[in-house]
Amino acid sequence: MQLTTKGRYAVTAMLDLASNSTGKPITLDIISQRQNISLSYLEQLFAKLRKAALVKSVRGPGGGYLLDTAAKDITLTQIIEAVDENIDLRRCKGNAGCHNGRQCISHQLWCEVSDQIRTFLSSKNLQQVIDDHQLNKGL
Amino acid sequence: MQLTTKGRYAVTAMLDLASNSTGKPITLDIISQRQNISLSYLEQLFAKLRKAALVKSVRGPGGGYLLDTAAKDITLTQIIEAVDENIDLRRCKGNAGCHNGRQCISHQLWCEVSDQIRTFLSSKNLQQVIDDHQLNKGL
DNA sequence: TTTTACTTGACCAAATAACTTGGTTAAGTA
DNA sequence: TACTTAACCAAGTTATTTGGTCAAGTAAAA
Repeated sequence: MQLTTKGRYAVTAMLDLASNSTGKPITLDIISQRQNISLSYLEQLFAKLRKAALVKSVRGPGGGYLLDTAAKDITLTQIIEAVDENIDLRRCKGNAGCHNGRQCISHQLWCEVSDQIRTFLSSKNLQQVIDDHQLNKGL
Repeated sequence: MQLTTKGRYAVTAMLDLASNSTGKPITLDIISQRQNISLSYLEQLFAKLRKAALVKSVRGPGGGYLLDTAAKDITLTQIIEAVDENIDLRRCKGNAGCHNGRQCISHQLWCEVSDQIRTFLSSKNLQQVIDDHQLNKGL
């Protein structure tokens, strides 16, 4: 799993969908405007999210997308893996090659950070993120 | 002119080069590490910056890049246009199509913002940005 | 009531732009 | 002569945009 803008877009869009859920479908056009992500790109992301059975679609006027699973049952990792198919482990492909020792040490550091992120993401579900956000609003 | 990550990367790298300038060439490897931009991508950006005569290169050990013009004579616009060849005016290609009036109004807003940014960028040169930054450090 | 035109919004197939991978070449150093 | 450095280059892959088609509903004409 790798965390790129693509994965972040997907998580952002899913959070928008989940937190604005009222039983009625939500159009990608709306999400596009609210989250400032291009409509056609969202369409491609949602095609994959649909294949992964995380959302379902309704065509025609009044249509849009709905969660296909309860927000509490969708982890962030599931979303990211749905759009970022290559789940291969991170090899040392570093930003600037791997010539010298110092660099490799920093690479190892980044790998550890990645692991932390990975663990964090797989432990979080959509509902938790929304709830956390509501809490923060109160502060 | 469009402002994308590509242009921002180029400006960032040029700021790094200008603010660390000591007369000796600076390697892209160093800039890559300092600014966390991939080396090969930097190479492509600097190939364009070189063609635009904003930097010059020195090959071999001890080599790297140097400004080819004084920092005060390089505007941010010059840098962005050097790497982002298509300088066409922004047409209304909006994120989410342009079906309804409300959307178009917001598009116009963005166009105005873009204009502001454009004006700002063309009035700023590298040296000014560096000087401003030094001032801020004191605060 | 049925047909037609029209709109909405998902769905799809390219093309283009961004970024990476895997080299080669020039210029120094041991 | 062998080796290292760091620019330079050419592909490939991934991200994002452009430009459509197709299904489903709505309203007006027949």
